[in-house]
Parts: sequence; structure tokens; C-alpha cells
Amino acid sequence: MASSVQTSANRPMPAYERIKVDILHHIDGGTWRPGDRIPSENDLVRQFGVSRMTVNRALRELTNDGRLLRVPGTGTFVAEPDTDSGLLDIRSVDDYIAAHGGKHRSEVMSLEEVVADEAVAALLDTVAGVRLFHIVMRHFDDETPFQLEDRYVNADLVPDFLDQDFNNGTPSSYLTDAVPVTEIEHVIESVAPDVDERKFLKLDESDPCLVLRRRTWWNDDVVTNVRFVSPGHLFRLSGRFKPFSRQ
Amino acid sequence: MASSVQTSANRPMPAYERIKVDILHHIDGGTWRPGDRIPSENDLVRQFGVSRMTVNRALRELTNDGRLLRVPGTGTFVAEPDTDSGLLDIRSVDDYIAAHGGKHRSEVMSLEEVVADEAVAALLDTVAGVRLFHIVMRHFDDETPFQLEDRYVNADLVPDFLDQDFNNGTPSSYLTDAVPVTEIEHVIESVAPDVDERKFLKLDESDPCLVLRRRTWWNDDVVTNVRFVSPGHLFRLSGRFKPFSRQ
DNA sequence: GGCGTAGGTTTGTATATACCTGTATATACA
DNA sequence: TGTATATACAGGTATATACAAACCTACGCC
Repeated sequence: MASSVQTSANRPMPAYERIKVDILHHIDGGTWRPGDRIPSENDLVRQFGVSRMTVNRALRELTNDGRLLRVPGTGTFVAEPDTDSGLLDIRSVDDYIAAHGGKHRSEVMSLEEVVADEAVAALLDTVAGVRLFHIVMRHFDDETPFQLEDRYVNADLVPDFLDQDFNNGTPSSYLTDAVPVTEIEHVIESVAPDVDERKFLKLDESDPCLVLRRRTWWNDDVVTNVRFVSPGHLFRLSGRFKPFSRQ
Repeated sequence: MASSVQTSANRPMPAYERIKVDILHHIDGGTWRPGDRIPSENDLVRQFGVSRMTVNRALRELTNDGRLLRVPGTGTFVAEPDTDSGLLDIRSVDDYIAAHGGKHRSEVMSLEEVVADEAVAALLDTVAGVRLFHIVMRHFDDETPFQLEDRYVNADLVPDFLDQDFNNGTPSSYLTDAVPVTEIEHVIESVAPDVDERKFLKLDESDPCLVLRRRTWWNDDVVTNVRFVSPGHLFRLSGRFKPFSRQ
């Protein structure tokens, strides 16, 4: 889908985007490994039949996103992936747990279609009455409760959500494949678990929890709003980035 | 300093950077307010005496950073500032408190020059034995303890750090003015406060705390490593951003 | 008044070209 | 063997130009 020459809005994908997607396929597909030198701008010019400035834009933007490393006079290289993160991207819990040497298992506690009331509609930036999907589930690292997930999903944008088997593959993974994401919002808090959360996460009253609320957009529509609750001693978020230029 | 036509490496600042800086001065200086339409690309071409592609790059990058909003056929506008944040930028506590209608006060608990041991050196990505500055301080919202700050600073990069009056103006503000930042790392955790933290923040054992650890770089050198501890019910972090294209 | 259209403005993308600096390599020389 | 020099190649920036798409306005027509 992402390799299509058409964007989701059925408009032709700009050349520099096509080149970015192609390069990312090489990287994510493993044919270009971290540290590898990739073809020079002029090579790519010949390969794609575009001007050097177009290739330059593609490479510059990928460099800015931390995917490539450019050295004047030498070449362009595949950047080393971030050691850990979750702050500035969408990383599925199972990946997080696997990266820390654990074994992920999940348990769907409820999955249903609901009609939004005022409060829920506000979460999705929509109006009361719309059809939504609602899932509540629990993720385990081995047999340790690791995270509670409470998620609402835009039923129009993701009509097949109910049919998925979320005991096998997380909603995060499914959604990143199913709908392109144009924008992400993260809100992070530290809270004391309430009664239910204590029960489901097997926690004490004095055990702090990290709460991550995420909203993702596709253009002007909220795709999903999810609230993750994890024991503070098991989960943390990190990210490394270039400063935005606001003062 | 940022308005200089020379970068820190003493190389001339590219034209598109000069234009970005100039536009940011208009925005941060208040002559261009959020929602205002700014001059068109062709206006700026005449004003700066550069080509439209150069102006276009400046505007495109500022748009990507969320500072501008562009509407084809209509114009370019100053974007509304984020409601709150702190996740993807460096926001000083006093600004955070002011934005929430409070009144900031701070109290320096210790400020001294130290010689790094192994553990501290690791925080700054340097070697034991280097000279560092170390500050521990407390921030208040009115009379409520709001945040503990424990910070190490690279003494070579910020030689005048000890001479500042941090009861009046935060280290964050001083450092963002004193040293350009090329990279930021954030690590966020939820923890139970230890004995000292409970005392200084006037907390219970069951009150969770949000911990933000930040490192900033200037090129390959760590400028500062700071650990903020705030009561969970007072402080939260958020940010809205475009997804990086990783997978 | 209401409607449609033409033309101008604005942004978005793409191109070909040019010149600069930094890097690597091959060659000539001491 | 070691050092200088020439050359080719890499990316970084800037320009002039072109066309397309989105939008607004003014004009003319009914």
C-alpha cells in the first residue's frame, strides 16, 4: 500500500515522496543495513530519472527524520536505529517487551461497538452519536501484568477493527498497517492507580503508574484515542531528537 | 547571537537559515501574531533578494516545525502555539507555571563546581575527572513545591554558569540562551519519591512523581544533564508531532 | 440578486544548472 | 618512505524557470 504511487487521497505521490518510500523499503526490508552506504545522489538521479534537487530533498528529509546520515565528500549512510523510544513514535508493546528480553502475551477484556456520548466524542474530536469501537485489554510480560490499554477507534476509518484477533497482534500494530497516520499527540502523566487498575496490574496503592494517552490523526480525523497504564517500575519512555526552532 | 549571520562554526549562515531566523524574530517578537498572514513567497523574494526556491525552503521547514501554516492559493500564516508541551522542546518551568496561571519562585539549594566521578561522567558522556557544575534547586508554584531540579553542566561549554542568579531566571532559560542546542534526549519515568524528595516536595509515600531526565548536546558534546522530579498531580508532558517515517 | 467564469495570486512540485566546501584517491616528487 | 599536489567525487546551497493546483475576486450575464 505504501509502495503505491497513489496517496490515500488518490492523488499522485510526489517524486520526492516516492524516493523516500523506496529508500525506507530498502532499510526496513533489510537490504540496506545500518551503517551501509547507499547510492549517491547522482546514482539515484539516474536510477529514478529525476533531478538531483529532487533526490536531495528526499535524502535531506530522511536525514532530518534520523533515518540517514550524510557526510559531505563521502556519502550517505543508513543511520543506526534508536536504542529505545516510544516518545516520538508508535512502538507496539510487544516490541517494547521483546526489546527488553521479555515474552509478550495479551488478553482482550472487552471489544465492542459503542455509540459515543459527549465525553467519549470529545476524545475523538467528534460529536456524540457516532459509531466507535472500544477495546479494553491487558498486556503481559510473561505472567507479569505490564500494561492496560483502553482504546477507542474511529469506526468509519477502520471498519474491520472488530474482526481482528487481538490476542495475537496488538491494536497498535494493526492500526499502523491499516491507516496512514499524519499526526500524533502524546500526553504523559504519572498517577496513582485506581482500584481497578491496582487489581488488573497487581499493584499496591503506593506503586506509581505511567499513563500515556495517544491520539493519532489521518488528516483532520482522529483515528484512535488510547490510554495506556503501566507500572512505573516496568515502563519508561524516551526519545532523542533535534530541537524545534521555537526560541 | 542567533541573529548573527555567522554560525557558531564561523561559517556563513545559509540564506534559507537567515530567512527562518528573521521570520522567527517577527513571531517571537510579537510583530506577527498567531493567525496573522505573513508576506507571500514573492514578497519575501523581493525583500531578501533571493530566489523563490530559497524562500520556499525556509517556509517549508518552518511549517514542518509547526511554526507556520500554509494554504495553497491563499497564503502563509503564523501557527497557533501548542497549548502545552514540554515533550519535544525545552520549556522552562516558570513558563509552564505561568501558562497554568501560577506564580513561579525558585530556591537554589546548592550550586558548586565538582570533579566528575565515573557515574557522573557517564551522565555527560565524558570521562571521570572533568570539571562540572552541579546545581540542585527547587521550584515553587506560589508556595507549593512544584519541581526538584538536579543538574550537571559542562563547565567548558558554559564557563559563566556559576555566576548566574538562579533565584531569578531558571537554568533552562539561561542555557538555551547561552549555548545552541543541536540535539535533545528525554527519558520519562513514573516513580515513587524517595525520602528526600518526599520532604522537599511535601509529598506522601503514595504520591507518584513524574521524572524527566534531559540531556542536550551541542554537536558531539553534552551541554547539560538534568533530572526533574515533579508531583504527578501537578505536572504533565505533552506534544503533538508528525510521525517519523520509521515503518 | 444570483450565478458562472476568467484571470490573477499563492503555494506545491520539479527541473537544469552552477558554484562551493569537504573527502578520498592517485600521482609526482623529495 | 613520506609528503605534496592534482583530480574526481561527495554533499550543501542557491538560482532561474516552469507548470500545476487551490483559492479569491471581479466582472458580466441572466
